[in-house]
Amino acid sequence: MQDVAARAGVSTATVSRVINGSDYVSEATRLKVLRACAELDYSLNPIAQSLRLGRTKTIAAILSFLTLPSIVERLRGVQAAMAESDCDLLTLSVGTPEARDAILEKYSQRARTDGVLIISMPVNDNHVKRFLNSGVPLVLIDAQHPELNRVNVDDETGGKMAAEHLIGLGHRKIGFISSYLKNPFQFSSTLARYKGYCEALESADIPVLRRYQREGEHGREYARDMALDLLSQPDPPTAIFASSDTKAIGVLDAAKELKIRVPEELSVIGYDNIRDAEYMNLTTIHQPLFDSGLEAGRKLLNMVHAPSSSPVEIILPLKLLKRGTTAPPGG
Amino acid sequence: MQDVAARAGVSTATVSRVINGSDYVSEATRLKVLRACAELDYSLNPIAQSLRLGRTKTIAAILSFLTLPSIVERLRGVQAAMAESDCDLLTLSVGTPEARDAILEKYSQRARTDGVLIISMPVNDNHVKRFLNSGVPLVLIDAQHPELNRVNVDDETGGKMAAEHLIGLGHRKIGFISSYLKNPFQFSSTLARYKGYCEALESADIPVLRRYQREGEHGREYARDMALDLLSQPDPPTAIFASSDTKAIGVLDAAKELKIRVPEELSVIGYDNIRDAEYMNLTTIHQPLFDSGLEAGRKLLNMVHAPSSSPVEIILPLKLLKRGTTAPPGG
DNA sequence: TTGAAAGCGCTAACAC
DNA sequence: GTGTTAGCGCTTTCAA
Repeated sequence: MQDVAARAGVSTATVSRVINGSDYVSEATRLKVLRACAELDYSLNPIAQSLRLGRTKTIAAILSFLTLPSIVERLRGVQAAMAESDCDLLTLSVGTPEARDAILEKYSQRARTDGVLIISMPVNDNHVKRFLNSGVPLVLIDAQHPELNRVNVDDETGGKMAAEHLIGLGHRKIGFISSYLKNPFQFSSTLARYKGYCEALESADIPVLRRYQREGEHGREYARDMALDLLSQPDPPTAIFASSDTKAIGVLDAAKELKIRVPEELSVIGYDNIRDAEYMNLTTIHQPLFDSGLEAGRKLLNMVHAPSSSPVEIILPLKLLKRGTTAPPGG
Repeated sequence: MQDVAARAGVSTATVSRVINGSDYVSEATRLKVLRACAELDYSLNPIAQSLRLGRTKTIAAILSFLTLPSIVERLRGVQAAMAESDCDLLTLSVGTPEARDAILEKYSQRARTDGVLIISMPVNDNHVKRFLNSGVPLVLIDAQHPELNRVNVDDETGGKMAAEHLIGLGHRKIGFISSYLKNPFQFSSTLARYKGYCEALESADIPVLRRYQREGEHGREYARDMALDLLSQPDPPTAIFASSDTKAIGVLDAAKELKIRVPEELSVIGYDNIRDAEYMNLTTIHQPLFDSGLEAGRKLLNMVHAPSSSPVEIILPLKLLKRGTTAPPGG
């Protein structure tokens, strides 16, 4: 910047003014400075600027695994929001609760980022306190906390919608397959979907049977194994609600293996509407994954520029997508 | 830091020394400082440190779309490499050639990142010159340039392997489906695979027929449409080599629609071995996507710490994965 | 073994 | 309109 100033025959202050388009600068000097910048191929040092301004122009997205299609899809929404601004996106993938704690501690520092987005990962009061103290804006996606801004869907209603769809078709033996209801990361959304499922059954006077439920690791193969187990018992369910599309696809695998026809002999409904769900012609609860990232990103950007008032929860709408894997029982 | 120094009754220089674990500091003052840090919940301002040191501890990954499973998988490898270091990962997704140029210009600045990774995106001499001038370490993944470090597979050999597999099974009418051989981003890998395909055919004295080839947008549906077109002509191919698994899955869709049995009436081979390929039981050319990110990330980290010598190309091995979608023609 | 002080590159108050 | 200057928070000579 010194060099540019010298070459243009002005002070660094003036160069700064020109570059930032601020203040009253005479057209003549403006051009001189611009020319000097071009000739020296100069551009601002963003680090120095950050130090001076106390703004990093960086947003951090903290998420558990880049392997989950739903998380990637949300992240894409976040990217889109960032593309609308001048902020860069730091992607932090944490595999263990310990790593999560370390990362959350690190990124609750004011100097590190302008704001943080937490995707599909529950936070505890300690984490929240750190952020509230440091004043780093934080938005949760697919997670709950009363003191924070968050964008979610109503998973309990979603679970209910799924189960009610099956009940409406005439099913009474309705299985439920999910990841662990109590896991180290405590995905609260799974639990909420389970509650909705129970509620729907109870409302229809259908007993909620443990033997129609399985929980386990996340993933298509695990879901397949659970479904195999579930369907091999005497008097098996005639319909299965899987708490994610990935799991629902695993259920379809199991049905294929057991030569059980879908939807004639078994109805399957998923949750999320990931890209593959359409191709598999899977009935599912669509949740706006991309939009959740987009909305959260925009909200966060707002907070960065204008510190927010009281925390709000943005609830995005769910939609039942009736496709080819559900039908009345017995064909 | 002032506060910590005051509280510990030392100078900021000493605090700095303690935190960085450097130099000779007496155990007594070390403990005093550490205690003061803990009491004040203090930690270094990374921005100030960056300004002083000229290192940002940030690596930028520049890629085209987060929608391609292959790119996400490579990115995961990069993440893994970063997790081994103290660097953060900036993920820059660029949708258009203009955005790419802007981003590449921006991130060839020394002050912005310690290094840059470009994933599945060709670079031209102008881009390269900028990086070479600024001295920002750069590693290419799935892209070519003689003056840069890069990690690749031998796509020409890969294309050849795929075609030879089909020829070996007895096929003579072998279709080829790909994204545009000349596209705005000029994915050179597609072209290389095509060359390998041609080579294999020529070696086997099979004429390379334009009418057995289709190119178009990337994506499962586009591939399906191309396959529909390809298979609807008189004397259609008995086997199709799709330049990516996503496209191969689109070909399977088309076959299903046309009630053409795979592999009995049509053999299909893909490329990449993305996660879905296994579930679809797709014969494919496995390329180490995750590892490409990991290796490139490590290489880049090395370069950051020790400026590299002459550029090298790391070639990762390809592997034919024979699964259920290929068989001799006519059943 | 520790402290004083310069300076990384920028911006914003204040002077002119 | 433009220049001077202080200072963002850190590290690192150099001196003690």
